[in-house]
Amino acid sequence: MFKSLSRSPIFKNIKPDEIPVLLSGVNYTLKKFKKGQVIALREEPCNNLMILVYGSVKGEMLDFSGKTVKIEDIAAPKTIASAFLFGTRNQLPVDIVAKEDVQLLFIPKSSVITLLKTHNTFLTNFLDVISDQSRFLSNRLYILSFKTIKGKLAHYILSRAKPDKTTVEFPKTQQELAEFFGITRPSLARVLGELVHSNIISIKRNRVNIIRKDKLIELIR
Amino acid sequence: MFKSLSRSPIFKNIKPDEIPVLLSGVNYTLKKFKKGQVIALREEPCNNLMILVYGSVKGEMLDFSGKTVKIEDIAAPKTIASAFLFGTRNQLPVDIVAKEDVQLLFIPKSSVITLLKTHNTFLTNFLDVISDQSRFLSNRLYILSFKTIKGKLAHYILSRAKPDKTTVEFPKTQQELAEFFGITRPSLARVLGELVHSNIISIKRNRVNIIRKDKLIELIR
DNA sequence: AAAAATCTGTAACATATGTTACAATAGCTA
DNA sequence: TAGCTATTGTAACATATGTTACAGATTTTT
Repeated sequence: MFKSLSRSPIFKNIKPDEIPVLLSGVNYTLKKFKKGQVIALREEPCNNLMILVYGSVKGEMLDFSGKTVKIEDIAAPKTIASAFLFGTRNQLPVDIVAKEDVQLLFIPKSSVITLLKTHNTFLTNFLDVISDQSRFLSNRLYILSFKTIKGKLAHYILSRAKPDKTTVEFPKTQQELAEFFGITRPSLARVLGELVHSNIISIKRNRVNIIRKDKLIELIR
Repeated sequence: MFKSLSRSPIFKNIKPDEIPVLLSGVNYTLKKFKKGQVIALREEPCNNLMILVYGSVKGEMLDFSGKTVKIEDIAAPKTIASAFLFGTRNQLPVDIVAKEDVQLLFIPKSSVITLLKTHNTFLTNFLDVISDQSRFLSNRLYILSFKTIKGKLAHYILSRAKPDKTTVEFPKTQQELAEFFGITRPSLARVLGELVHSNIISIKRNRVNIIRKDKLIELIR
């Protein structure tokens, strides 16, 4: 278990055998949940740092109409809701549901504060984790801020292209990419087709070759 | 100056005369910028916590095509880019430009770490600030995840309505609201008009009255 | 009180995207 | 290799939103 945890960003640069030492000073509990079980509810005050030991969970929002919207998937050994332990309203924005059987390490907020104060590396790791989360959200917002699909795509392709390479690989299927952009799959495929026909890019399966970088740049906004 | 700073979330619960004591142990610099001046550049490593003493700044992204996109406005006495001091790539995602004459307090990252370790209240304040930032971004992302304008609006109105009140006030002009939703102003006005004509809400200037809450709920998604 | 500026409501028209459906292709498994 | 499944390409049609323009309302300034 500690070996798995040591791969977690929150225990970065902390050796597996140091972790029990670190944890010995604080209260913590280990809990298991079966696939499908609700781990925490939206709006519930968030009083524990939750670290996935194994398994994966999803964050869902239940909106006013009772439908669920998937916000994010998180897999071991990452941390859940680290950004919601603190803040003026320390509530979860989502329901947390187990996607498979999971084990979680719960550390109460007060103990987290103790750890932050006593353990240097833990402090910077924790800050790094929340900051990375913020960066992730910023990026997603930026992508969504492009009004047209062409704009989103052009930005996405350009931002993935290494400085002097002209090929880019899509790391996901069109379906997933479309979800990432907040659009439908056929719409994405259509726009890709248009870019190919205008000779701006060429595509082979999930490999994109940039033919007219200048045109791509023009498309943004 | 310390009086102004004490109103900043990052110095919450710290008395104005305690602030100089707190700062005396660390390096810090005060800098002034004229309206329009660039304070920090995107991609630049972010090595200082920046706190606005007076004035306001905007965060802008310069995209590949050279156009700017406004991401956020920040006014004194708030903190700039607190979430980008840390993280695996501690770079600013935006350019920071002065919207008016401003004065900024710069505290280098190493000093911030010292403060976090030595000053309890500062630690929790800092965590609160970055956590609130995350919450703000999550919320914005959630709003944008609704595909239709009706959906965004319905969610927005419902989420602003106090539990047993039926009126909601828009805190911004239609123009600003439209920007917040990532749509155009006339489109927003049209949808508002449609909701009024279907007798779901009534509007007087910036006051919205909810007539059929059930219908509004149906509109989400 | 008049003038100016800003904000809001609305319309006609153009366009991008969603919807649905199906065929072609690639990748996997028996 | 054959057959199955997931992925991709494409089309016709419906619809939501953007664009542009203008007039009426409201607020602010003079």
